Amino acid sequence: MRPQRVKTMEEFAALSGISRPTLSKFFNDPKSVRASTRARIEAALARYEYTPNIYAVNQNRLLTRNIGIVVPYLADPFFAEVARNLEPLCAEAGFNPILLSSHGDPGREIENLASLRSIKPAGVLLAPLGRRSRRDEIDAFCSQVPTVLFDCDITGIGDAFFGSNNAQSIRIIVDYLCQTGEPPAFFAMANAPNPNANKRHAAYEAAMRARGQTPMILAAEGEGWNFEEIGLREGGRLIDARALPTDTVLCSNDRLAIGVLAAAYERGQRVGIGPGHALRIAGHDNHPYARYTCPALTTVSQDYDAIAGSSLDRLLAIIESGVRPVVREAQLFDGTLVRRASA
Amino acid sequence: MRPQRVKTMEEFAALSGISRPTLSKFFNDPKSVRASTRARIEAALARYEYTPNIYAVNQNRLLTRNIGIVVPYLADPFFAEVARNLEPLCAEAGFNPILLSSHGDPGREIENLASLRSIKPAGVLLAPLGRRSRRDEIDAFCSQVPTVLFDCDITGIGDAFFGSNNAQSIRIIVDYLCQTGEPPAFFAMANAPNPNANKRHAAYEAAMRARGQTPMILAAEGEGWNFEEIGLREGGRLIDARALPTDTVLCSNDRLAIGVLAAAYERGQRVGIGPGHALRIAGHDNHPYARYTCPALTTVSQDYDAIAGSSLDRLLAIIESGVRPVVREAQLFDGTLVRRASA
DNA sequence: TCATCTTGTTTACGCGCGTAAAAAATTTGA
DNA sequence: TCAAATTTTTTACGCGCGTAAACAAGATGA
Repeated sequence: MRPQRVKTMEEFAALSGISRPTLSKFFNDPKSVRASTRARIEAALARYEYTPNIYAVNQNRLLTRNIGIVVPYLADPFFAEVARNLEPLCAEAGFNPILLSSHGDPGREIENLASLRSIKPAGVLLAPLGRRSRRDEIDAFCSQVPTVLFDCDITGIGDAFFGSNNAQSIRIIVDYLCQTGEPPAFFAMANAPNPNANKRHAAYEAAMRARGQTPMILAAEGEGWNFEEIGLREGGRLIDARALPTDTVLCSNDRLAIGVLAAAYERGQRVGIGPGHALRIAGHDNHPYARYTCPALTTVSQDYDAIAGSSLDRLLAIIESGVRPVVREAQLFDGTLVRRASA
Repeated sequence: MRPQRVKTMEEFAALSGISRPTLSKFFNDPKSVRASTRARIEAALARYEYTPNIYAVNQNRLLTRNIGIVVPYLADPFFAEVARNLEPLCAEAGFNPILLSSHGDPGREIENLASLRSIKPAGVLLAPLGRRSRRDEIDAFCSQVPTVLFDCDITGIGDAFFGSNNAQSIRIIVDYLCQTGEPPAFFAMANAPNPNANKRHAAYEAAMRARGQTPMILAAEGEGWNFEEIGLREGGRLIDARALPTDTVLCSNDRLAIGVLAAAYERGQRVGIGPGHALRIAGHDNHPYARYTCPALTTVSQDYDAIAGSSLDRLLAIIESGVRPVVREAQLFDGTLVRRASA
């Protein structure tokens, strides 16, 4: 037999023998009522099925228990993984996660923020599109609702930022590549939508110079978030033109590398380490599919548990305290080398 | 200068010179007021920034303008693509899409439905997990809110179902493979979480028999949604054991095929068509990454635009009409062969 | 032009819950 | 055991908007 459904708190108060204001306190924070009455309420809750009407609740509360999660591109399994980790953490903290994807479109990003604002979220975790993000509009949003940025920084915007330490992560893979073979050229989009690419570019040049090597940049034409396609086309173009200055290519991210791997394969270039191989290809991010490329992709793993977890912790702290931080915290997490067969 | 923010409809009524009930009508359906007054309201809307408080609105309306979209596994770019297509279509129809992923977990699926029910959605588009879905609980949900199933059918549940015609799609790729080389063996999980796998299994056997061939089944052990990993491990096992009865393997879906391709590559088996190749591997779905595997994956493309579009159309029709259909419509869409290098 | 029809206004109530204030009940501590 | 401290109950108002009813104003047509 299933418990009887109860619609209003008034009705539930009558059935449970607890006054409505006490019930209201309980549903806002169970620990705010005495243990004995809490037990009585929970007993009644077992007998009758009742959940407060969230619309009525949120109308009368200045801040809701909603947390917005905005990612730039959900078709990238990377961000799907982040969302998967973030959702249960939000729920444990008593908040309701709302996942939105900008699908690579700056207009969509602003729309997402607008629709979030209409539901008066307690806070927002935002992984911005990056270079094409409409800075002013995002800034206006952040001034209204507590927002923590992650993955991709927009200088000065948001209450905090958590991302990966591109300088460190690029350095370790450059070092690894240099120690095990020819120094790498750096393959990246000429106009990358994401500023991480620029940071990695700079990190690559610094890492090469630190080793006394001269940086070699391979700039890929193309727009948008179809990284695999860009890698395939531009990588193929470079191979065909014999424009590779070295046998080792470090790609700005794994999705580009997946495209370059495909281009090499289609041209009969054997990719990998050891004798008989024409090319080494490495990536960055440890994309969920990096293990399944042919050959498996050598890359740098971002510490996404730490990035997502810290972002949420920081946001929750801001929400709990009720005050926006005066200094904007920015924390970077180190990556770890993932050696596989491709380089 | 940015428009002045107005909080309540009352206030906006005073500022615009329009009565509040008329404004209420306008916001529920702009066409329900005379063109001249509509123009006056829109003019006022340009001067003052006002949007109705959605919590107050939804409290007083029996049905909201929310549409829930529940997918089984968002880390599969496939479903991310579906969501990307569905979201703007919902918005155009004046509804607010809410995307939830079950992340492969039946408990999560039920939780998603529960959290949807608490926001009183006008309707729900549900791609169920499949075999592990908790049928009774989903059924209970469907009896309360209009629900259209897509991708994966649960017999008798929901107001309608739209999916792909596995019988047809498997037949065309079996025919293609038979005509261009050895007949294919069918590689699928022994305990697939998704019933589409079983339908494809049956379709494979039928297609083979129709050609006078005896079906060859390769059953992969493994649980969960880590299809690539299962394909890699089990595909590798089969190759190592020389247990392939033919040089052609048709995988139940592209993600399995991606794993099998990696297994073949790591064992030095050349996959593809033409002389010098040891193996042909084909998939099913036309996964976003199928173009970038090595070699590029021959597969069957599902007509996902049609499936997603029809599902939404049907749901909107049910919502508009206000009546649940008496007969459960189930429509299947044909797939198209995508010839690439792998088979 | 006047009667008729459509649309907007005025007035008023209710939705389900947060929350404040005062009174009542219960627990706590010495 | 009794006064003080804590918790619960009672009572009451407000949130912002949907919506119904009666009425007033404007549009329509012969």
